[in-house]
Amino acid sequence: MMNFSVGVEYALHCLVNIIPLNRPIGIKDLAEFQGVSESYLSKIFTKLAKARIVQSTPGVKGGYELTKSPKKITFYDVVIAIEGSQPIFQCKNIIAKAFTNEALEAEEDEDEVPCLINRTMLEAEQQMYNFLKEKTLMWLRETLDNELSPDILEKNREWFQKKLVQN
Amino acid sequence: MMNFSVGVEYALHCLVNIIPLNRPIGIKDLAEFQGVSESYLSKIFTKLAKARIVQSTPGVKGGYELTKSPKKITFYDVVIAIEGSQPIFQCKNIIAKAFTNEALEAEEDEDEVPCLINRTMLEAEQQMYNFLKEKTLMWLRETLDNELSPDILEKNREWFQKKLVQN
DNA sequence: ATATTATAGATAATTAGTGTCCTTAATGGG
DNA sequence: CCCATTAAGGACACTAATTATCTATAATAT
Ligand code: SF4
Ligand code: SF4
Repeated sequence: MMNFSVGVEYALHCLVNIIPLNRPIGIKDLAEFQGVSESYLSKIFTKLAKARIVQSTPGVKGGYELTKSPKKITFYDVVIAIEGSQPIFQCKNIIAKAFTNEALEAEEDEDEVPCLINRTMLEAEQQMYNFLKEKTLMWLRETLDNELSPDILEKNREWFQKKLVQN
Repeated sequence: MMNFSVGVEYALHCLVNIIPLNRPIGIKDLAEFQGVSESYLSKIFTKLAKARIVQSTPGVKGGYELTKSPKKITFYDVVIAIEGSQPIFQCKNIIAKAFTNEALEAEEDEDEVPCLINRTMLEAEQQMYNFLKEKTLMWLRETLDNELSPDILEKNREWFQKKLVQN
């Protein structure tokens, strides 16, 4: 059915809320916030850390914080961090049979430029990614700040402040 | 991992080869051509038929043929026919918790415009689809005719002619 | 009538996605 | 130094989606 994994959604939810905080925040709080499981969200954040989107500090008062300005983190970065970078179209290389119905092994060996069908799909994918590369976390944060009701934003802010103070 | 199903690949392989034929061709031949299973390919073609990309005639000398000019069939049409039209990002609606950490049930009821994260993902998806809408089967066929070696093209043509004659 | 071919449904096998649990390692505070 | 806390990683379980097979049925040309 071809869709992004829930991890992408979890990650974006968390990241956009991490922005205003200036201290590390732990998985426990982030999980509680969204009502999802700690253990699973933890896996997600390990991926984000490996992609250097967040930085982790273990131990008391530890947690996660952004490694760089949210202006420099794009939706694309997050998607790739979570989903990996395998292209959405993977040629099963039926071509040897499909377009020659025979050999062509010679050409198969050299891993040359992929066939037209493959290339077209990958280009299409790039269109999507180019768009996602333009959308930064900062943009998301700012646009939400404009779109959401002050009420909700305030409640939200309070919730995180309370959590940070508790630690 | 977010990728197109193999069905899309099977379908494109078949369709681009159906173009030059002016008679119905059966699943058996198309499956043999690609070296994939008849039963599975048959499911794929049922989907293509439902999407009115191909037309089927059962019985002796039956098979599939295009319903319309390959100029009017796009990669997008094929992808949607096979994969269905569910968007690639499906909000799990954690927002009630995520951005309000409370109620907001009122707003949940009205199925209004989706939130910014969701919208952004869907726009990105559209970028990909817009690209695929521009690529027609005819374009694929013609570009392949230019790119592939005359040798391969000829072998290819012969294979299908032989099959058609056998019926 | 018969052989051929598509359609549909049931079901199996395989793989990917989601989620839990437990152990280890790092860290700060007492 | 010891302890509570937190992230990281591995092993595993569960679920859902994908890919594939098989069988029965209906339509069709000869
Ligand atoms: S995608 Fe291209 S190379 Fe790959 S099997 Fe299909 S036609 Fe061949
Ligand atoms: S995608 Fe948007 S509406 Fe859906 S849960 Fe995430 S933030 Fe909420």
